[in-house]
Amino acid sequence: MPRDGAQTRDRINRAALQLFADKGVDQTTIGDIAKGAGISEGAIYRHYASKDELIWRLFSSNYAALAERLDMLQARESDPRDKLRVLVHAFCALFDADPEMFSFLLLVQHGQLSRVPENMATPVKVVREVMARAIERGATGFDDPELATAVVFGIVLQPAVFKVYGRITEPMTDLAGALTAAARDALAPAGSGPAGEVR
Amino acid sequence: MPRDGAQTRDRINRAALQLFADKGVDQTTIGDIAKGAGISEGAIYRHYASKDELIWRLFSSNYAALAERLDMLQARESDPRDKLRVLVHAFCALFDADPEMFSFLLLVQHGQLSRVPENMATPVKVVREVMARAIERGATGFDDPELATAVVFGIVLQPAVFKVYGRITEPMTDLAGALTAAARDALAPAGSGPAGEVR
Amino acid sequence: MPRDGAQTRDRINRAALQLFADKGVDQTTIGDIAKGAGISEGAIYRHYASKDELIWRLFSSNYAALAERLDMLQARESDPRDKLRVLVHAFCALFDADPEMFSFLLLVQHGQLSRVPENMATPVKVVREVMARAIERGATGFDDPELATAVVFGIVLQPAVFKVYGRITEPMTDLAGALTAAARDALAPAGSGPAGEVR
Amino acid sequence: MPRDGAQTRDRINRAALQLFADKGVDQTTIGDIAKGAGISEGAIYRHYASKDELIWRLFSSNYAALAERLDMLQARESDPRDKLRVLVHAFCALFDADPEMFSFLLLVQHGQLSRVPENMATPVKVVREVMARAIERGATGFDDPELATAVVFGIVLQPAVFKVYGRITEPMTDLAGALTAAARDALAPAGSGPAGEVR
DNA sequence: AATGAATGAGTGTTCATTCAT
DNA sequence: GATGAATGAACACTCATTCAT
Repeated sequence: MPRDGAQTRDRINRAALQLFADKGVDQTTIGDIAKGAGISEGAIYRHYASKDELIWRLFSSNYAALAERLDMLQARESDPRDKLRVLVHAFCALFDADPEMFSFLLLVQHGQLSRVPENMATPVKVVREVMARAIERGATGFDDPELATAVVFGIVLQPAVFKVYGRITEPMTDLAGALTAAARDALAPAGSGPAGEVR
Repeated sequence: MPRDGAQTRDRINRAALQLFADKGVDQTTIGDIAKGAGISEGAIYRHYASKDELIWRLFSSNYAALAERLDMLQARESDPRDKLRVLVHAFCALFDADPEMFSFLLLVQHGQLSRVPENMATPVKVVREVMARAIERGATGFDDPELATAVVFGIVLQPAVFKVYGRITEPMTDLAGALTAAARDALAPAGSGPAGEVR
Repeated sequence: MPRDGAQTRDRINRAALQLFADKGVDQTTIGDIAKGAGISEGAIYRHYASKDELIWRLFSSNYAALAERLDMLQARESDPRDKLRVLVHAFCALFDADPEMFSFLLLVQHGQLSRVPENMATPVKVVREVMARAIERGATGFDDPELATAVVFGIVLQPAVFKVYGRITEPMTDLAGALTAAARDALAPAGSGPAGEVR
Repeated sequence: MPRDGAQTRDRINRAALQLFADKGVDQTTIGDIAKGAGISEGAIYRHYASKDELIWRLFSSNYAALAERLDMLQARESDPRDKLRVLVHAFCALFDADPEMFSFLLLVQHGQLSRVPENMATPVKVVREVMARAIERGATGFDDPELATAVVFGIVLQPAVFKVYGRITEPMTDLAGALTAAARDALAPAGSGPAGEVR
């Protein structure tokens, strides 16, 4: 069990995360990260072979870990609606607990998504799977699980974007109920909406 | 080979738009744009004082123009639902007509939003205004126009993101009806949803 | 007799002179000169083959003209002291009449002095000739005409530099008498100074 | 090949000094300096944030140091004539010991004088102070210390210019006596000059 | 002659990466 | 393992000069 090494790596990761979330990946230099971690520039290369590898490892490990957490949560529920609820809540909780991680994994454009291998777990796949099941059960008016997934993601991510920009100030957790309801209604089967108001 | 000034500027704009949408602003060099426009690097500086100015002018003029177009469209309708419908359709139509412009204005992170002056028209403000009116009329269960705006934007933008990534292949226009319905239902007053299914 | 052409060339020359005196030769661009002259950049090349030629022609013609004027003035006098007096006065008068020309010819570093051909008249040569005659006549304690020339030039040019920097505000013409006296005394034969105070 | 930091900085400074004195500041590129120092262009930026900062630091530190040295020397003497003598000798000695430094500090136009802060010691201020005292004591015919300073500076600097151009070949130190005498006489009270010859 | 768009060789500067210490 | 000086390949930008109009 390496001690100092792992600790230094954590400092690098945390500094990188902050900077990536704040300024974006391209605008963050190795020097910025080194300064943030309180080490020298060269020392970073003891832990990562390149800036690219740092970004990828930081992204992929946490992205997969989030996916697994989400998958575990949804697996506990049987009703698609409950699955949706716990997923939305989990996203909101992550934002409040670690907004930099949330931003880096889900909001910041870093071009890492195209490198995700087929077999890697991702939050998108988890939600997509839940949507696919919901469609099978006729629990939603959508017939394309991709589109349903996009709608759910949009309903959660865009408020997060607004929070980052300061347009929304309440904690995401406080909005989780409203967003769950919005997602549920958005996915609701056609005709299940308010009668006479459908247009 | 001197050519028409306005024509060259158009070629620069188009090349920049393609590259910005494709690779992002930071990853696009002046050399890339010059090559894309078929001119030398130095020639760009006869049309724009800096890369930054190029980005800003390209963004702000088209962003404001889109906002005005959207505002004109919503003003024609009186029912909030109709306003919502035409807005969603307009976004979808823009994506299909000019996906690079859509991406550059609404999806790509370029840090220009923080430079938008108070008095400039923006798509977000147009939607927000519609949401504020809908809330006044009690036409939605949301009470925060910002959150309602975020939800609507999410419902439209995230499918666009999925299209960019190839997860969704149908034209956005074909999805406009479904997205309008999703947005309408997501915004619907609590209790107007499917009875007995609310959790 | 070209009319418009010569007039345009004058405008170029005057604009260049101002800019050269103000910002220096290197910091002045063809674009600056064009703007100052109210013409296009390309038009300058109708009158001068290159920026370098513009600098050289502007310098050499005026430098030689000044030399000839000075030479004419000194030739009118027979006493070295009178020659010195009229030369100093002429320098001072030039500064007051056309400080930009004075600066460009005598203060600004433009590297043109090394291009002066052997047979070209220059202000330095005129003064040097006067100094050589004064030495022949035993009218000065100096035995090297170069050094005497340097001293005279220094006594005139450095106050001009101070004027440019704003350290001295009086017109140079008002200082001409004092500078003439200073130069005369600086050149005076050793022992002709105040007795007992030589150290 | 990393070397000692301070040593590299010295090499940069020396190379820059040589080039600035030889070609001027504007005509010297970072590449020139790097080549002269035997390092890469990028390496310079570990020692100076910009070319401008390099110029300023190189100028201001040595300019102030020279001023302090001069001030120390003049303070040792009480007679204005002695003060003048040691100052002129010090300038001459600097030229012979380090002509590049002399040129860079006192002859080359680099536009740094306008950045000198009010409270910084400068050679001009030292001489000016000596001149002001001499005027107070009635030891000179000048009444404006600025003009007296200009005359002294001119008498020293212009011969240095002539040396740079090769018009004068003797060491400045060998000329120091003559220049001191010239400066002393130039400053002498009116009437203290050669009787009957004043015009 | 005049215009000004275009060129292309530079110029200062940045930064991921390497490497001697 | 750590440091930070050094590298070298970009990069944004400048500008004297050319040339189609």
